[in-house]
Amino acid sequence: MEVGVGSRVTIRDVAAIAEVSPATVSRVLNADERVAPELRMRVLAAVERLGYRPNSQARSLRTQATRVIGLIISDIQNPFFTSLVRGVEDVAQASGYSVVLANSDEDLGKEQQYLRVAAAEQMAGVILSPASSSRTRIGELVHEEIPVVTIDRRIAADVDSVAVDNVAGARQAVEHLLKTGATRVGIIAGPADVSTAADRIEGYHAALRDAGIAVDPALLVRGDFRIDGGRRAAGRLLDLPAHQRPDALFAANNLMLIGTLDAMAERGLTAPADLLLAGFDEMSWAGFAPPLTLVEQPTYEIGRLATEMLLRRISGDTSAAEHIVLDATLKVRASSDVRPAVRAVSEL
Amino acid sequence: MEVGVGSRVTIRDVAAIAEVSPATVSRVLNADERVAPELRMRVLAAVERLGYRPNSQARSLRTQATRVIGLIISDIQNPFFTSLVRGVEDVAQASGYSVVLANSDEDLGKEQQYLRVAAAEQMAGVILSPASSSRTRIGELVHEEIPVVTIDRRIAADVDSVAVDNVAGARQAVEHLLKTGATRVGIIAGPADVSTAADRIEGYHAALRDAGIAVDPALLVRGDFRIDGGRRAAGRLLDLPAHQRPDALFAANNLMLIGTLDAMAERGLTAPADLLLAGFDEMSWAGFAPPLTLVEQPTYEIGRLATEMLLRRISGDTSAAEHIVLDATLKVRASSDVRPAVRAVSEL
DNA sequence: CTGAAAGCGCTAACAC
DNA sequence: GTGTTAGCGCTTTCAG
Repeated sequence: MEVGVGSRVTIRDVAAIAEVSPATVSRVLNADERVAPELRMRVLAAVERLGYRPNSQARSLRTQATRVIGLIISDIQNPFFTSLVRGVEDVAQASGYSVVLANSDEDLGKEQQYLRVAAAEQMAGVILSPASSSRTRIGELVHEEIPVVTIDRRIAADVDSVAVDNVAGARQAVEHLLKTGATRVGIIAGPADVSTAADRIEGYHAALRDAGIAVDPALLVRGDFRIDGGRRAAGRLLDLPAHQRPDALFAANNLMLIGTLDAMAERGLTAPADLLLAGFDEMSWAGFAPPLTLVEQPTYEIGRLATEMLLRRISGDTSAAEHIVLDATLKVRASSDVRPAVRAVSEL
Repeated sequence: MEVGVGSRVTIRDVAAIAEVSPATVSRVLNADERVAPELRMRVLAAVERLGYRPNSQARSLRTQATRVIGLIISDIQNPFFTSLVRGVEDVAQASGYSVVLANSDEDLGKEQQYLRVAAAEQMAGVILSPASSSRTRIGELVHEEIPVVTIDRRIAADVDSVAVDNVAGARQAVEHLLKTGATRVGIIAGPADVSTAADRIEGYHAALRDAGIAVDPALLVRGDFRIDGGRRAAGRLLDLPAHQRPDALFAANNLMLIGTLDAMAERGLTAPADLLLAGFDEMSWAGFAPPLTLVEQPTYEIGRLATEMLLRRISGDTSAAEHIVLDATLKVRASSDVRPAVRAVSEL
């Protein structure tokens, strides 16, 4: 590669060296078949010699199309999302798209700014885990005809989504806690206005209803899907007067489960001895904690499927919005593992 | 905002509605002072009415400048990096730049691809935590005159960097372990060819030397800065024959410290009872672990300073490359907290 | 099969 | 102050 100062190697320079027209260079670079092998060789040699890289803005301006996918996630500190990123990147790159990542930090303002950037940059498409189910605004993207797929969470608008069955997942977890002997299951729920939070509460309620247990509003506290919020929320449940106190806890996401473990540790409590415990999302990165009962999601798959769907939309698929729902599966581990019989006796 | 189909609202459309020339619209939008208030109003009204958004590719193509900063980090799963991202985003956004994030995953191939994208997209600048100190290639960026600042790690090339004093940090930690009574300190080191790994080993050696302790090569094992690698590396140290076994462990980053805790748990060992333990990087997200002695870094500051330096370069500062070195501070906590006297006696 | 010419949307000289 | 004009680098008709 030529070592020069400044780039400014344009398609004209290549054309001049190869002694062809810019159009021919363009054809070679865009895999246009009908170019004589002879000329093709000359062009490729010139490209190599000059270290030529097509200017992607000029190309986009001309073709009215970019090869960039925006991925806007709501909390980059959450391993659930970072794991999902890989699924998106793999599929995108295989199709020649690059992925730019943005972190809305559960903040509607930041989210809107990134959506605006995506529109201004004319990105090919956007994958979004919306900060709010009712207040996230994708109008600008729709206006620019940029396809959008939401992941993990859904929004009111009529767009494709890929997520797990959160209701069923939460329901399984709570059913399991009840079956293991819990009678008062507390839930550390997510923020209002986020679909996954609402769905997991619904699953929690369904499990209680099926077991014929009345819902006690005091046993539901909301966190913000972060560690600190989870700690505070769990603290409130653990500090309830003795007769109200839960004998099992269900944390509605991974970070709040960590907060819950913190809150328990502060009070000298451990699972399952003092309290049964279950959570949501994978947590292999916290393997040194007591083995945790979790509702696990196929994160890579979510990213993969969302990207495949987005690419279909980018290619012009205008069929009705699809909502892909995957299974979340309960993995029972030590944090909720008490022999039912033993527990049942002690409850009598 | 006008709800139309497809964007395609151009500066000419705005100009037509406002009954001015495209140049005047451009002036208004770029805060050029010398535009009559009257016309300015008409333009703004037209912009509003049409929901006009300037096409950033066209603008970039014309001005030969983008307002996008690339941030390429080596492991998005590591909270150390995600925390740093915030420092970058805050400063960048305050100056009207947007940040695109990419994850090289410690993989030279991926890293190179993202560097290529940054060059092709003519990004304004790039902040990079290089996957390798000797094999990361920033030639394309240099060629395009795109400024680069490395964070956390350094590379052979002559570019700005922002990092902590890793030698001093590791040295403090190991000195502390020795002072607390350890006589055989093992280190779970990072991968070869990463500057932070080398520096932390150097600090480890310096501390041993100062204490008059001979280096035992068997006590140094390398991991990959990830959880699993840390677990395996720590396992090898813990499974050493009794007379060789370490009585203290220093993990050279946060994820490998988690792996170390795992490996200890698997063998029924706890800190500080069975082994003194210290690590590197903040780990508040693992607060439910035993309180850990850590060398902590000012992550937000690193991101902030790196971005400020990059913005200076973007503005044309061509002075010699700077290497900003911040302090890393040792926070002693329970994982290494044994009264020296007691320990010393038992060692006699 | 190849080249000439036009134009994507924008901004910056240059006139007026 | 404002408009006209040219052109950033690329692709894509349209001729030949």
